[in-house]
Amino acid sequence: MNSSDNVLVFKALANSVRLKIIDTLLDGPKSVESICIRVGEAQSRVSHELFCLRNCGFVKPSRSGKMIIYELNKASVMPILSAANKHASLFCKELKSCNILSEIKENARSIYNK
Amino acid sequence: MNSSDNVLVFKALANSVRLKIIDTLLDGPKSVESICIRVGEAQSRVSHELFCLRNCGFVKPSRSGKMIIYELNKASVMPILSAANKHASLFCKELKSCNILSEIKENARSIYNK
DNA sequence: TCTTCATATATAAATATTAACATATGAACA
DNA sequence: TGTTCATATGTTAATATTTATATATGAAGA
Repeated sequence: MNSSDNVLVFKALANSVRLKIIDTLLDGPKSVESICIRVGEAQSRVSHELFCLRNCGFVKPSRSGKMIIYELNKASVMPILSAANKHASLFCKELKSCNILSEIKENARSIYNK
Repeated sequence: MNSSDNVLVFKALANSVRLKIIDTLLDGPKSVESICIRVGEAQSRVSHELFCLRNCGFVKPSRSGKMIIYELNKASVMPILSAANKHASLFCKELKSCNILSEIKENARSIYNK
């Protein structure tokens, strides 16, 4: 395990718009425009995030006429997503109450007895 | 798949200190102090990150004398880590040249032919 | 070859996260 | 019951990421 490479994988996935794009591509390759519509984000925003995703090996572009079609690297993405999803469904409540530091306000004492 | 929960999982893991802590706990539960030594970070920093990790369900604390022993939730963590690691080893080079937007400077044209 | 259309890039303000330092807490053991 | 020690919390500057707007690019089709 080389956690210094893994952290980049997780950073790439730690963004709701990028995850939405991935979700959208789960049911087949799509053009940038149709991704925009599905995801509800501006074209430049989607292109930005696709730039990141393709640099990280999560999607692969190919041209079709005037459009660029993005295809998901399912072989890599699906195992990561399903493992994360399993954890997320088990710890859904905890995750929401945490929000990773920034939104934590509540008292966190007595952590180790239940 | 509910990507809005998954993003929290990935955010929790998208940090090199937190991943180092997880790596350290892979070979067994440890006190905060011994985590600090292994990871090479200050105690308050490690406590901060442990706060996040336990809120997200990745580690579980228990008291042993004066110390708090943290144990990894291997059942959840290992599948996520190994799936990410597989991708990381396949796309190691790409990931490093990307660094998720901030450090990208090179020309990214002609993306779709090769 | 010119134009258009789909997509990519540049930029910077807004926002979130990291990281370092100072301090508080509270259970264990004397 | 007081003290100490291990750990947790508060705070803020530094840094990174997100997000929105404006603009450029370049291949396709006229």
